Amino acid sequence: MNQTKIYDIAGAAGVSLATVSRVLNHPEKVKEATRNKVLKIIKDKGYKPNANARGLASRRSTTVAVVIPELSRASVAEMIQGIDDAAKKFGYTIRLFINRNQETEEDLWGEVIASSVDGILFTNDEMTKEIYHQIEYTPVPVVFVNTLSQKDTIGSVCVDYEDCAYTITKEMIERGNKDIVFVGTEHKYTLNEMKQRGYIRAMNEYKLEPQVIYSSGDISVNEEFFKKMLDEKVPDVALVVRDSIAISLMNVAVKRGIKVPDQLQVIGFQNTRYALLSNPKLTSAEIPIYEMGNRAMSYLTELMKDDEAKKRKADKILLPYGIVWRESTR
Amino acid sequence: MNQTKIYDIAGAAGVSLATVSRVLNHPEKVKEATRNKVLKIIKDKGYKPNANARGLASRRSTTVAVVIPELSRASVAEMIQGIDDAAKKFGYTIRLFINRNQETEEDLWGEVIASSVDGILFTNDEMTKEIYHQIEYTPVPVVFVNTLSQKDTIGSVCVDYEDCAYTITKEMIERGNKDIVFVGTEHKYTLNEMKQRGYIRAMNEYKLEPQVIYSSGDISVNEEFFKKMLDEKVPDVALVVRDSIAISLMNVAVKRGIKVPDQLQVIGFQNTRYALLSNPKLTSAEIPIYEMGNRAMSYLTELMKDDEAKKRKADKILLPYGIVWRESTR
DNA sequence: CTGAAAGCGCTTACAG
DNA sequence: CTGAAAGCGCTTACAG
Repeated sequence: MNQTKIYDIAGAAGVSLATVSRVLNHPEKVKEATRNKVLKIIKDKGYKPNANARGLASRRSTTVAVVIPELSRASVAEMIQGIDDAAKKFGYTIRLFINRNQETEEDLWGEVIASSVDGILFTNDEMTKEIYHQIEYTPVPVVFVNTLSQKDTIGSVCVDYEDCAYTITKEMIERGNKDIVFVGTEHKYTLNEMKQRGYIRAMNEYKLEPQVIYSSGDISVNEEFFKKMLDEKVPDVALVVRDSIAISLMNVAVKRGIKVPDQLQVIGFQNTRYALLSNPKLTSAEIPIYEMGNRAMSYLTELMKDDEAKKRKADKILLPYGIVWRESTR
Repeated sequence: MNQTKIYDIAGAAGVSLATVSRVLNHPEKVKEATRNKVLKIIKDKGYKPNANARGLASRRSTTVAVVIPELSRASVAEMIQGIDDAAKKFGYTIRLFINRNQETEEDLWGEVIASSVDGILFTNDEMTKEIYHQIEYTPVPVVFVNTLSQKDTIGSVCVDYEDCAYTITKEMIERGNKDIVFVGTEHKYTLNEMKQRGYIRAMNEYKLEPQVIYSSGDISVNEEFFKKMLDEKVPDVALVVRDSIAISLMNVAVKRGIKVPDQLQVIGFQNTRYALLSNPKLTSAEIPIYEMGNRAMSYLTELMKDDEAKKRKADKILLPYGIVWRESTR
C-alpha cells in the first residue's frame, strides 16, 4: 500500500497539497508554470488520487450505478458497452448492480444509494410503484435506459416499440398479408406490451383480426408449443417479440417442411447476432441498444453537473429504430 | 444529501459512534443488549454507511474490480453473473473496467489501482509481459478467470481447453472419422491455441494428418471463406473454436445441400445459446463459464481476507468441462 | 494565484 | 464492553 499520496506530490513540487488538488480539479485556477511542474511530477510518480478520499471530500464519486435485472441477455451487455464508452468519455466509472430476485429490490436500492454514486442508470422491465417511490427520494439523478418512464420527473432513453411494431405490421399488410400473428411471452414485459399495442393498432386500422399468442421464453418448451401451433394452421406472418423465440419458431417450421418465407414469414425484434446465424437469416427490428446506453449516460452526465437541469421536466428521448429485411420475409 | 449518518444513529441509541461502528464491523465485540438496540435504530432509520468514508478509514472498500476486454460476447456476461452472485454472497460490490483498446491497458490498470478495490478479477485473452509486470506490482490480490496464468504467483480459474479438444478429437476418431479439420480464428487467442494443441495431439496419436484452418470471426467474411473451403472438399468433421463460427459453417454447408451430420459433422465450443437455436442443433463443448466466475470470486475473497493465503503458491483451478452431443454429430 | 485549516463519514488502536 | 481521539487522503471555502 505504498501508493503515492498527494502529500508526496506536494513535497516534490514544493507547493502545498491544496495546489496539487487544484491542478487536478480546477487547473485553470493555477498558474501555468506551477501547473506544469506539478503535472510533470504527477506523471513521473504515476500518482492517482485515492478515489474514496476524493469521493468523501468532494461528495462526488465520479462513479455511476448501473442497475440491471440480469446480464444474460446479449442486449444488456451491448447497452453496458454504450454506457461504458460514454462514461469513459466523461471520466466516470461504472458500478454494476445486478438485481436477480425482485424481492430484494428495495435492499438493492439502499445499497446503490449508500455506494455514494453521482447518478444512476436504471433498466427494469417491470416497474412497480415501490420503485417509483424509491426513485423520488433518491438524492442523485436517475435515468431510465430501454425502459419508458411513466413519470414526468424521471428522464428516459428508449425506442418507440409501439410505433416500430405498428410500422412492421402495416408494411406486411400492405405487402398483401392478412393472417398475421403476434407472438408475445407469457411473462408480460412492458416493452413487449408496447409492441403488442402497435401490432393491434395496425391490424385494427386495416379491419383485420389481431391474433395474439403467448409463448414461453424457454426454447424446449417453445418447440412443443410451436409444433401444436403450426399443426392448427400456418399463418402468413409471425411477428415475434424476441429474435431467439422467432428463430425457434422458424426452426420448427422448417423441420416440418414449411417453407420460410414462402409459406410462413417470420420477423423478430432486436436484430441480435442470432438473426445472422439462423437459416434462413431472420428479418428483425434493429434496436439501437448500444446507442441507448450511450445517450443515457451522456444525458445523465448533464444532470449530474447541472443542478438546474434536474429541476427541468425530464427528457424522454426516443431513438430511431430500423428494420433489417432478410431471408425470412419476402 | 440528508442521509442518516453514523452520528445520528449513535445519538439516537445513546452510545458513541465507535460502538455503532463496532456493531457493523465486529458485532461480537458489543454486548448483545447494546447491539440489538443499535441494530434496531439502524434498521428504523434505514441507515447505510457511506462507502467512501468506510473505504477510506478501513483501507478496504469491499468492492472488487472486474477487468474484461469486452462485454459483447455472451460468455463474458454469464461469467459476470457468476462473479456477481459470489460477490453478493460475500458482501462485495463489483466495479466494471472494460478495456476495448489494448493501447490504454496500462492506463486502465492505473485506474483500477486508484479505485482502491480490495481485489481484481482479470480476463484477457492476450497476455503481454507488461500486464504480468503490472500485476506483480499490484498491492491487492489478482485472480485470472477463463485465462490461464503463466506465473506461479498469480492464481487462476480456467478450463483445460487442451484436454477438452483432445478428448473430442479422440472420440471422433474412435467413431471412425479420419478427415477431421480444426477451424481456428485468424486472430490468435491463447485459449484457442490450447484447443488447437489438444486437437493436434489427438491426431498425431492416431497417425492422422492435422489440418488447421484459420477463419475470420466476422460472419459475412466467413461465409465466403467456408464456401471455398467446402468447394475443395467436405471433411468428415469440423471442430470449430467458437459456436457462432461453427453455425456459420454449418449454415453454408446446409445451403449447398451438404447433409449435416451425414456428410459433415460440426462441433463448436462453449455451448452458448446459439447452439440450441441452430438447425440442426449444434454439438458443443460445455464450458462452465458461470462457475468460473463464481469460483474465481470465491477464491479471491479468500485471498483478500487472508494475508497468509497471498504468500502461498497461487492455485490454478481447472473446472470440469462437458460435451453436449446434439444433431450436428452422429 | 497560493496556503493553512477545517471537514467529509467512517474505523480502529488505545485506554479504561 | 465502551468511549475519546487520531487518522484515512482528499477538497474547498476562506484569507491573504
